Amino acid sequence: MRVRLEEVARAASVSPKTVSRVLNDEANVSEETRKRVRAAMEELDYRPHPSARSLAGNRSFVVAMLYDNNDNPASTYLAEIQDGVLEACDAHRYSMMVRPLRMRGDDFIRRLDALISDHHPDGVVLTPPITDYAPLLKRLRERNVPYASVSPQSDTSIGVRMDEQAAARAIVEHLLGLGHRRIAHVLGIADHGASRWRLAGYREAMAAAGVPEDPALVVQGAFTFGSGVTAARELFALKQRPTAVFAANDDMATGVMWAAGEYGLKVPQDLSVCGFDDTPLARQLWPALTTVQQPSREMGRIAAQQLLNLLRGRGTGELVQMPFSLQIRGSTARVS
Amino acid sequence: MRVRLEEVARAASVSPKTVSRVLNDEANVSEETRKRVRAAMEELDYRPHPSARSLAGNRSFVVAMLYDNNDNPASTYLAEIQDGVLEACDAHRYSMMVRPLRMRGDDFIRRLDALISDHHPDGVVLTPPITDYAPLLKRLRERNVPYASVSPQSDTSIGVRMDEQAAARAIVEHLLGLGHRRIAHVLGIADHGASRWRLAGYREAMAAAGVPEDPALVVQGAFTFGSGVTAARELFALKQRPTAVFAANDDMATGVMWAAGEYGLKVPQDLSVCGFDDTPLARQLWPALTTVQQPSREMGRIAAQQLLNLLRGRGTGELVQMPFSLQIRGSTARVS
DNA sequence: CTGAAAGCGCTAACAT
DNA sequence: ATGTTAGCGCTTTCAG
Repeated sequence: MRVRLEEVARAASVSPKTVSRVLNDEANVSEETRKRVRAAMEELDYRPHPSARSLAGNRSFVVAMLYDNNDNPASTYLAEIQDGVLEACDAHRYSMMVRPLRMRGDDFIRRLDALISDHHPDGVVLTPPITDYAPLLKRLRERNVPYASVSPQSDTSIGVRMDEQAAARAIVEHLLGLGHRRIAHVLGIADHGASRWRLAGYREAMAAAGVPEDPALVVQGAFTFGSGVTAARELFALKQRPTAVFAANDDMATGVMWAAGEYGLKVPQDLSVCGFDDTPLARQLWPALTTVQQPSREMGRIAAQQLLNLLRGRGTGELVQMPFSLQIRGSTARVS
Repeated sequence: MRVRLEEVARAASVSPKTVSRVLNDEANVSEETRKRVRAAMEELDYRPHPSARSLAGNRSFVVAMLYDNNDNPASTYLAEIQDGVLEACDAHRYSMMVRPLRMRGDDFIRRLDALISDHHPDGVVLTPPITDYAPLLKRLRERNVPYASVSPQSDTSIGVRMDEQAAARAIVEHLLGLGHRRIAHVLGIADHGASRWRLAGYREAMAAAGVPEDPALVVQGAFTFGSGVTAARELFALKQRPTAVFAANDDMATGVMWAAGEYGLKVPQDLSVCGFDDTPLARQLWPALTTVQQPSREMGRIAAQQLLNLLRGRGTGELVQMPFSLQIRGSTARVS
């Protein structure tokens, strides 16, 4: 019924071990033998049994994608990363497993240990914000589970990253170029790399343009739509309202636009708004949102690729830098 | 290093097979012995090795969630279902695997076979629209892979379903109750159960209210934002414009609202708009969207549960009916 | 470069 | 109700 390695060996007139060598791209097989074995595999439509491989070889061929299901970014962001990770795993015949993992809670280590013991991933891909959770990284190293990160704050991980600070700076420069000076910023959740980098880019651009920082124009948000609304109300209540708002992500920018409607402010005539991420939502708004495109799917793929390079003994993996690009749309205009 | 079943057996003074029986909740173990073995497992923090279990037992303890990654519904819908499926799998120590599977393409069966041979799922959860793809269902049955579906059209599957037709009827009745008579409907993709049921509910409500059907008011869409915009433009160009639009999902309803803005129509004063699904987007619009809440996460959980009941020999699984609820918000108002 | 033997950790089948 | 034996399909070790 099921074709086994042994039958491939018989068909190719070699020992089972040799077929195994070919299957795993190991050395010490002559090119000719390798070809013959490959042909036999093809011919018989041989599919190695993953459990047998795992058991004997002491590896699972499973990559787990870990995410914080409590205070995580938008679900579409994670869905895109997941798509990319899956694509990379498929390319090397690894399986992907998705695992939520709440950071808060004192049984964190226990839950992490259970995850590792129960599923034996050969490696894990970390997504923000758990990319920088020290107890997690420590435990993964202790248990010898390799990992790669999407947008880590530290330079010591392998994975992928975009220069978010430069991107934030560029988008604020876009606003400055339109004549805006009173530019507000809605912050993301504290400690998230995304929040830090985007604030840093904002400050950098403002400072470079010689605009003194007004603390009243930098307000707290939490990456959600609702927090954007709240933050915007705070800004609109100021004696000197901003003429432009740079929100740390698209969801909050959407909230700002809603609040603008409440206050009778027209976007972009009375207020320019921009976000960050370029979620599908950005194009659906009216006017469409000026934002920074973050290629999440690509980033997921690349992070997984770095991990797989490591797992497959193809080098040590690196921290790849992604380019960014501004999406200038209808929500920003020259100051009136 | 790793605790094995044998050590548990030694600690509990029983044979390995007895431990295995306890592990798998099999019969023929005295309650006393069972307790002693459970205590030993706990004590040693024993974790069965999944691959060993799979190999010996000829089952993988893996459930695959299949989705069409080509013309699928919104990613947030799938993400929520995935969450629910994962929750159910975790509860019974099964692993979940997510697998995209395009319907179109003549190598469909080959890809499905590869998926099964490569990953050996014990069962699969199907999500719309592949819940009703006959070649898929046929092949799964041939290969003896049990499945459960989220919102299948046929009554023969196990899984979960909402009475979408009744829900659609209810929301159209809400519009009728506000005095609307010229109510348009934007269709979803043909053949999708969601499109059929929502149209049927629309017709049912209109007929019951004695409003003759105007074919010009039923226009094609494709579940996307853009298709909603296009459909709405068509409707607004009519000599007799509708006073209300029921779009078959929230994304298209959003498109309708955008198009309304283009035409200078105010929602809800000049036009009432409602959708279906209650995606996060619905609450973020301004005005917020009147829609039908579909508890996707719950539905994913329940579908997976039915499958697991089957896999674990706990009955045969059934097709569970979910209740629906209308979310009346600012986008609908009395006709002026 | 290739092969033979042993065994990964568990469960099926058959005892008792 | 419990134990014994054999083996799932592959890889490891070690020998040539």
